[in-house]
Amino acid sequence: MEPTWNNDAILHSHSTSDPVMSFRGTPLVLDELDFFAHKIKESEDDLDHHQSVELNNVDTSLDLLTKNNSAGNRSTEEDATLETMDDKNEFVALVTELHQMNAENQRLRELVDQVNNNYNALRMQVIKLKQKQHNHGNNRVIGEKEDMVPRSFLDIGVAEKDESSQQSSEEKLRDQSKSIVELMDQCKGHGKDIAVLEDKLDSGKESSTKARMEGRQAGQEFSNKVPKLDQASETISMIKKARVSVRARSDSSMIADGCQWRKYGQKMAKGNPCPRAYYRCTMSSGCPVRKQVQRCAEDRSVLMTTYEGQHNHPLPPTAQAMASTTSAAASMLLSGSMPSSDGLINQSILETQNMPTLSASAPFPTITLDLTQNAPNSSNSNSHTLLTPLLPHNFISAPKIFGQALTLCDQTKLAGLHDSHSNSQDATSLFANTLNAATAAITADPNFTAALVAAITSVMGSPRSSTNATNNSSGDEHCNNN
DNA sequence: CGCATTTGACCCGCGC
DNA sequence: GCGCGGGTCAAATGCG
Repeated sequence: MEPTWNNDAILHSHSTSDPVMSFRGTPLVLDELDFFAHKIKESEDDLDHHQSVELNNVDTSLDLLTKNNSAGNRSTEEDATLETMDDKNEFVALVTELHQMNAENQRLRELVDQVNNNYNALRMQVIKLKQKQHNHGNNRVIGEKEDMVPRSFLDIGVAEKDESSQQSSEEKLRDQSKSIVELMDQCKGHGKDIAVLEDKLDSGKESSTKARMEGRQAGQEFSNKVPKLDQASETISMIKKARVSVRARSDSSMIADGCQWRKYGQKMAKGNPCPRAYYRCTMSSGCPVRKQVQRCAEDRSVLMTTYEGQHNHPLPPTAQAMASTTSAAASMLLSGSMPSSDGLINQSILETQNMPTLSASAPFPTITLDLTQNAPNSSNSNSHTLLTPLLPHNFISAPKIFGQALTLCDQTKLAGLHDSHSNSQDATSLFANTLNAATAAITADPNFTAALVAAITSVMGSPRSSTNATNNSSGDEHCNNN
């Protein structure tokens, strides 16, 4: 189904023309949450519709069974009649349970509707705030651009003191999105329960051929849904194994990500004269998160940082940004492995963009966030002002484009690609498919956009803001410059 | 002296 | 089975 995008000029003002608003992120959040909420509602309606259909089928089966059972009572074979009676009782119990599940589904749907209503109300508040800010802030645009100094994670969230109310609304929006995700999880569990019911129906004694066929037909449609739900669970578990690699130009030994790290090893990697440093998170004992830092062999100014694992402790807001990024990016990555009709996108875009992909030998799926190619003034701390406004747009198109590797590589190329796609119907369809792919990622983590922006900002930030990180030798200072 | 870093040793998986 | 390479461990070392 085609996604419904809000054509509100305000919401879309960020896309290319208003870097300030784009940088602030709110319209992006609105856009993506709009689409996100739409998809959630769509899925919920779909599930509800199917369950009603299936329930009707089961009811029909029950009627048939009752009729057959009545015929059986008139039979002279008493054993067969008793067996049929048992079957009927079991079947009635299952149908009753199915009715209960349907009622539960209705309840969940009402919750989703409620969340959507709250979301819409908050969205309107944010739009009003943005309008107000836009009207009063036109004279400040230049000044704000000048304010676009690199922000580390430490800066995120405190740099917009004059927009505290807007930020509060954003937080509310994200909370609402989290609620939706939680509801989706409930629905997922709900679907599994339905699958159990279907198994019971399927494995029960044969009572009536017709009733069995009807019931199985009903159950079959459930079982067709179940693999998708199970696949989502598998995706979640795989996310923990996925890695996110960030390529960024930096003179410092490490990028500032808000976490505390302790170096536990250093190795010379094959094919790279620069050593690879290994760090583990020390914000909590037993935190499994680790990262590797290594300079790129081809370009020593590029710092490769690879994150692995998920934190098992509360994170400061600044670190939360990167954590959300890695988590959601992993979700995005794994959503790309799900069967869909996007193969054409993968192929065509990879061909036209010549994007780097991972080697198949990678132990874990890895996403690469390449922030180096659109930083013409890498030594200039303001270089991200060009990069950032385009990011969320490309983020939305990114998930399935790269299959096993998400690469935010050349922002201008991607933006151009998007534009060219919009010129043809086929391309529009492809883009729509890509948006569908992005839904999975957004579902996994609705904070992704803001987190990504924060991450990029952090990566591009000045080294002096890396107060929390161990600013020691990450190996690059021992790098062989030959 | 306590903590973080360094660095060689060790472990493990993979390919041949 | 062996070698290689990536990743981790832990004793030694350095630093504040």
